Amino acid sequence: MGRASQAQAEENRRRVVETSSRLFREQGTHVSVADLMKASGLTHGGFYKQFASKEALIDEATAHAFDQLTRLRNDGLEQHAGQRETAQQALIDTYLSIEHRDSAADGCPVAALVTDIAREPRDGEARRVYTEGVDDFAEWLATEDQDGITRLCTMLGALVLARATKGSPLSEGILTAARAALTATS
Amino acid sequence: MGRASQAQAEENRRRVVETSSRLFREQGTHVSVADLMKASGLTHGGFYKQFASKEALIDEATAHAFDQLTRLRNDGLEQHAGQRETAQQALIDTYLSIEHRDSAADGCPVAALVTDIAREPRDGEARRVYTEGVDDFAEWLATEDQDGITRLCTMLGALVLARATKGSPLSEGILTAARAALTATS
DNA sequence: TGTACATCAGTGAACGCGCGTTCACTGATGTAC
DNA sequence: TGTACATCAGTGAACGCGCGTTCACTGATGTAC
Repeated sequence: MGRASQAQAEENRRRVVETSSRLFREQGTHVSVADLMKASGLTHGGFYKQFASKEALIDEATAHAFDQLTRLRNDGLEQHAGQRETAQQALIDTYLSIEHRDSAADGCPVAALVTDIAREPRDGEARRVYTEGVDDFAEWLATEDQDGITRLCTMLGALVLARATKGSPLSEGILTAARAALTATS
Repeated sequence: MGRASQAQAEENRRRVVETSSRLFREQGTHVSVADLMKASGLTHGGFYKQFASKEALIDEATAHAFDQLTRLRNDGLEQHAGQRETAQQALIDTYLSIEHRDSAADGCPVAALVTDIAREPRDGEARRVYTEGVDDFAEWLATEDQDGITRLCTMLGALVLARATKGSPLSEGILTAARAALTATS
C-alpha cells in the first residue's frame, strides 16, 4: 500500500467519523473499532494514526451527528420560508414516520444515543455535546402554547418505544398516537 | 462446598434473576455472567446448572422486572382506593422524580431496557414481554381526555432524557416540564 | 526541473484481557433399603 | 431409625473468540537541495 497522500488521509479520516456516526446510531457505541474501520474500507491497525482512542472517536462521531441534525432543522426552516410552526409540524411528521423508525443510522442522535450517553462518563465531551443538542432541539420546537422540552420528550419517547416494539402493531400505533397529540396542541 | 439443598438452590436461582433484573436495568444487558453471579454471591461456573444461556436469563429477568411494575401499579391503585386519576397522578409524580432518575435499578423497565430490547432478536421472549408491558402500562395511564400511549411516551422520553443529561441543570428542567404538562392535561 | 531521502498513512500480526460457555471435580443432600 | 450410596448444586480452571490497543514494517508521498 504505502503512504497515503495528505488529501487521501484527510478524506479517510472523515469517512471513519461519518461511518462511525451512522453505525453508533444504528447499533450503539459498542460497535468494535475493527468493524468501524472495515465499514470505512480500511484495516483496523491504522485507527490510532487518526484517533487517540475509541472514546475520542465517539466524541467526534457524536458531534458530527448533532451537526447534521442542526443542519437538517435549518434546512427545514428555510424550505418553509422561515414559517416556524409549519417547519416544526413538517419535522414532527418526519420524526414520527415509519421511515425514521426503521433507519436509526441516518436518524436523530438524541433518540439513537440516549442510553449510550447516559452510560458515558459524566465529564466527557460526548455528554456535553449531547446535552447542548437537547437544549437546542427543545428551543427549536417551542411554541407559544407549549415548551419545546415536553414536545421533544413525547417525540423521542414515541420513537424509541416504536423501535423497541417494532414487529407488533403497537409500534405503528405509538407513532400515530404521538403524531396526533403533537398536531392537536400546536 | 458440596451440594446445596433443593430449597437453597431454588433461593439462589431466584436471587440471580432478581439481581440480574436490577443490574440489567442499571447498566444494560451487556453486564457479564461472571458479574451477575458475583453480585448474587455465587461463582460464575454454576450458572449453566440453572439457566440454558445468558439469553434465557435476560428473558426471565425482563419478565421479573415487568411483574414488579404491574404489582407496583396495582398497589398504587389500591392505596388510592381505586381512584384511577389520583393513582395515575401519584405514579406520574414518582415516575418523573429525581429519585427515579437516579435509581434505574429499581425503576421502570420500559425506560431502562428500551434500547437493549430494540437490539434483541425480533422473535425473542424478552421483546414479547416488553411489548405486552408497554401495552398494559398505556392502558393503565389512559384518561377520558388523552390516550395512555402518548402520556407514556412523554413520561418515558422525559425519564431517559433526564438520565442522559444528568449533571446539567437541564436534567431537572426536563422532569419539571414533563410533570407540569402531564398534570395540566388530566 | 530533477534527484535523494526522510516522513508517515496504512497494513497485518500480535498483546493482555474479559466475554459466554464447558467440564472435571467436590461433598453435602436426598433416597433406597 | 440408621446406614450405604447415587445425585447434583456449586466450584474453579479452562476453551475459543473478539475486544481495544500496540508495533515492526512497507512504500508512495512530500521535501530539501
